[in-house]
Amino acid sequence: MRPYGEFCPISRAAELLGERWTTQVIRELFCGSTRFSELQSGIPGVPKSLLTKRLRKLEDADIIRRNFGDGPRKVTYQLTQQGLELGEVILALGSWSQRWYNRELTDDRVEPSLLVWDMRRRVHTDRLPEKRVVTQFDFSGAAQERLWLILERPQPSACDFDPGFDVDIYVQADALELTRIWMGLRSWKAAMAEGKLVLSGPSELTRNFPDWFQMNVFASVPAGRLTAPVA
Amino acid sequence: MRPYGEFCPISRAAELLGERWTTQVIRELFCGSTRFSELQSGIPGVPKSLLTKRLRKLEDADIIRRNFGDGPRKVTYQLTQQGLELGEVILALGSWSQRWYNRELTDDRVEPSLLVWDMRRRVHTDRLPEKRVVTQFDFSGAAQERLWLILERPQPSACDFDPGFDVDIYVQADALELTRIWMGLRSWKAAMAEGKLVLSGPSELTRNFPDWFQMNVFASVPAGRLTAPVA
DNA sequence: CAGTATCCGATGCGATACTG
DNA sequence: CAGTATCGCATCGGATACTG
Repeated sequence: MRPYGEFCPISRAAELLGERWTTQVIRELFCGSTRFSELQSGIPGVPKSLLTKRLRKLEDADIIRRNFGDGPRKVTYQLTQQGLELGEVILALGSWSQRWYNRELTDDRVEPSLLVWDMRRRVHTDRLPEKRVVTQFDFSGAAQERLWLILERPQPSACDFDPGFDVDIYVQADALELTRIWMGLRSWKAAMAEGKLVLSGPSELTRNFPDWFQMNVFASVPAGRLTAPVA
Repeated sequence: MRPYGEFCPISRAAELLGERWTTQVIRELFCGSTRFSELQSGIPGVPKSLLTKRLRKLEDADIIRRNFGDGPRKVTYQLTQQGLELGEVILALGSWSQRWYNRELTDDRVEPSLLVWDMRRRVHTDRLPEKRVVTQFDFSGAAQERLWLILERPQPSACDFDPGFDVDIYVQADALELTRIWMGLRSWKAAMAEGKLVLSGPSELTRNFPDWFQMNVFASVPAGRLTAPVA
């Protein structure tokens, strides 16, 4: 990106964050991803050549640190102190967006794989039953897809291929609708009452399913109200 | 910009702010500019076709409001409630940048016209002498330029051509050095002691000159310290 | 898995000219 | 002053192929 040539620190930061995918990289690291492959899962559509480029640039700026673990394929990334502080600002931007800007979700912003990936990292593992629960999502609507979530301790996992286990819970849902629930724009109850979300399986599992998750990090942000510009 | 296709509000906001000049437009409005021409002055280098385009987009998003005053050339822009809240986030981004990212100023980010423009709006008008003070800046260093600042009430003004008034104060300075002072990275005293900044004119004026300004909005942000990544 | 290297195309940008 | 319209070019991005 061509520099703005301004001394203003906002412009300088804009040169960094204005490059495609950069904010998402920081978001993903802030939300707990550490591996290259995790970043790819959390940022659907990013070409790996660009992901590499962004990671190098953030590293040069001391916003992230690359750790070379012992052995190959042990590289991990983490935010530095200043990276964490930048993450806070980006989170504030997300809260603003959730509050004012991104109230309406539409089909073209629904991404089932990202949804399940985000659900995976927001599982209350301590609330899960002892025995592993295999969940299969059958998404309807514009974004059709079949995905699986293996709910087990210590670490749940998501996959986009049949893991081979017997399925305990089937989630049939309009992808848009489940995304709305996930983002706090709708309740599980309402969606189920309207038949846009159907949970099948043993009732002692399906009954508790919604409580196993804490919603998306922005789900609790209240809506803003339309107001006249301040005088 | 091609949408990211993500439901995450951060990505949505990034689509908006990732477009060139958008953050600067919001910054300028947040700092008090209201007219198209003021925006142009405060955002050196922005083509007006793009400035128009960004303003329309921000208007569509209800982030700014365009007011059609009575008569032509009376259009003004102002941030809406949500625009102001976005401005706060962008200011936080600037503070992060000032604290961690933008510590080193270099010649290629010095812009004398922007410097004087920013000084203009940070004048303590109540501290000015009764009589108008005309200041002429003779910038040396990489960014050579001659500019004027008319210090008067109620509203000081800046210009890039000789206003024709008798000059009261001459400021001869390395543009980079004065920018550093302005951003809180250096003191008036030190610069003058090193001869990188020379004020000429009646001593009762030059003596008080530095006190007529409050520095740039980020000048008071303390530097961050280099630290190891948090464990 | 975690990258690197290369290349082509789209498009965002900036320059210029025009207007009420 | 405050825009609108047009247009060519550079560059960024994304796809693909290759690697240890």
